[in-house]
Amino acid sequence: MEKSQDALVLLRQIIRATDLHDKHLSRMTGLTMPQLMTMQTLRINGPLTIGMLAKEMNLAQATVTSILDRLERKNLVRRERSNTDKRKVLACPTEQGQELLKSAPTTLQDTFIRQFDDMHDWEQSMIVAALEHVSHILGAHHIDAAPMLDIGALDRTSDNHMPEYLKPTHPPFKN
Amino acid sequence: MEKSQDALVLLRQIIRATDLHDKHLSRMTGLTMPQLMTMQTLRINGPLTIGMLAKEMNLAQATVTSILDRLERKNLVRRERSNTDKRKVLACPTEQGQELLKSAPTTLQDTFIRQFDDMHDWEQSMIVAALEHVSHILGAHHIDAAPMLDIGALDRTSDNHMPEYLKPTHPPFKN
DNA sequence: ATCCATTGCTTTGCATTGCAAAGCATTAAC
DNA sequence: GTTAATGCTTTGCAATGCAAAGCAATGGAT
Repeated sequence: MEKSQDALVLLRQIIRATDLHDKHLSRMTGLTMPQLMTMQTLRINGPLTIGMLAKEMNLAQATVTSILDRLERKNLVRRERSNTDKRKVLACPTEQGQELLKSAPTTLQDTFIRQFDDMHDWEQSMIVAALEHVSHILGAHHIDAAPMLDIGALDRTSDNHMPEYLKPTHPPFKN
Repeated sequence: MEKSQDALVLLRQIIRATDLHDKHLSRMTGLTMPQLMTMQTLRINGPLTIGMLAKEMNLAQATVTSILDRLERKNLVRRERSNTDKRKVLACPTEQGQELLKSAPTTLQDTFIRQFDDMHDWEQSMIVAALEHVSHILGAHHIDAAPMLDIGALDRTSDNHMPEYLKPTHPPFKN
């Protein structure tokens, strides 16, 4: 019955490895982890309202506001109002922000994918099946997750279509 | 070649599930996550010097000092000096601290173990093998990890023998 | 014995996270 | 048109997290 212990240790190792890698990435980019997480979330989901961002990241709106303040000061993100609902504010990555994400090595999943693709087909299937099992055991199968190991990107949305009602119009604003 | 994507999503789900569970635990116990992590680390490794604690948790010593200040204020941890090397300070869980850890539900790995043990032997082996593979891919196989999913407890040390040279002597101290 | 570098922890100062509550503007409802 | 709900910001506060400076104890060196 100690095989379960082995499995737990392995899981913990895996989780920890991603954690350490996140911290590494954070140092590389000069951003804090929540800041990086914000950028990644935007990168995956495209421009989002502050409320959406908060929900995606499981943070309070006020928290996201202050994180965005700092990202905006670094010219990595721009705030734009929706033209149809002027209460909403969109967070959009700037050129510079997109550059940073591109230049920032996301080596962890790259490494994973490279090695994974080198494996035999049956090995790949075995791993996916096993992970599915574990995910199910932990009740995680319902959790929305992007295919990103670095920093918690949370929602899969490959089609980055921005709804009409969110289209930005005017330049940033002051309060 | 999209099986790697599936695997990544599953991994992310798993990681996220433990993260959410940690936050839940944190609310239940009334402790912040770093505080809980500290308590768990102490629970697993037994009394540790502040420096060791910091290393285990990958934090700066100064950070751990301030966390311990708050845990001590809550009477969950006691500081004691080593008698042989008076520079060293040991963090020891108090009665109350041990109570809290016992009453705090660690349901995540419990759930895991229960369901895992219900599985067929070949399924168990398959999962362990798959996890081993993943761990190796991520370069995580060298990472010291305790069999704990909740909060990053890091080093396995079931025998909580405290070395002579660390035995506490005098009551807490003031600075 | 005495000086010196090292070790171990704390203090200080600062930036960031995180939240709740209050505030403000816009929108929706009636 | 008044009222309620929504969306974001501001304010105030506690907790992380770190580096740098500080202090005491240790372990060598000579």
